[in-house]
Amino acid sequence: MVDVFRALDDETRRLILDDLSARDGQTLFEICTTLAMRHGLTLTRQAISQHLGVLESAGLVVTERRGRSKFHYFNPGPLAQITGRWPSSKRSEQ
Amino acid sequence: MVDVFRALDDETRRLILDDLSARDGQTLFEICTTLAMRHGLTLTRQAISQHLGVLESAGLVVTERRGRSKFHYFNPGPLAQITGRWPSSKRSEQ
DNA sequence: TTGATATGCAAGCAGCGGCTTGCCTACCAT
DNA sequence: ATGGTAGGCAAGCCGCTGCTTGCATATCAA
Repeated sequence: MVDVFRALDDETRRLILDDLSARDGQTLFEICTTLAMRHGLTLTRQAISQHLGVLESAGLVVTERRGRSKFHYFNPGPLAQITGRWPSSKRSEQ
Repeated sequence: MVDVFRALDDETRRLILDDLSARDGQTLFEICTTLAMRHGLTLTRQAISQHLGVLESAGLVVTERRGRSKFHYFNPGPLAQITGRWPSSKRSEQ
């Protein structure tokens, strides 16, 4: 079980959430190519896979397996742990 | 300059923000004793000082020096970088 | 079945981060 | 000036983390 705060403490993982937020339900290879295209990321497939594992363990990404493909969906729910911890931050947003 | 996400990726630093959120304008020694009392933290003064340095570098803590004392104030402003990055999280909060 | 596609597991390495230790500077009271 | 208080600087250690590499598993097409 990974902390939401730790999961977000990595620019690559945040970029993955960006990409999933823009186009949900991508597969691992799709995410790899998207990251390479849009941000010049030159990471291995395994690196991205491990990042996705962290995000999934933190509940920020939910997966669905069909055949030999695994689709990843962005789940913003756990982000409430951040905004809910320091109520004054909510005030400053509204 | 430290990232907001990295600054939050540490339970001690989050506890410091909790304490400052509860009672603002504390000094380093006050924060040390508060953490020790309320959470059983047995960290050195330097450790807390370094944590405060990270929080200040991330803009989450603002300081004011008077005499030989330095007062720390919680600034929730940078938290908007988190809630503002993935708009769907805002929706799920309201 | 054979080959190609899509993903998973595990070991190993390098770098960073948190913590301690030791010493130093600045301010205040007596 | 002296002693005590509040904080800062820097080096060093250790554990964790991100990344690679190599191999293995599972699914689909021909």
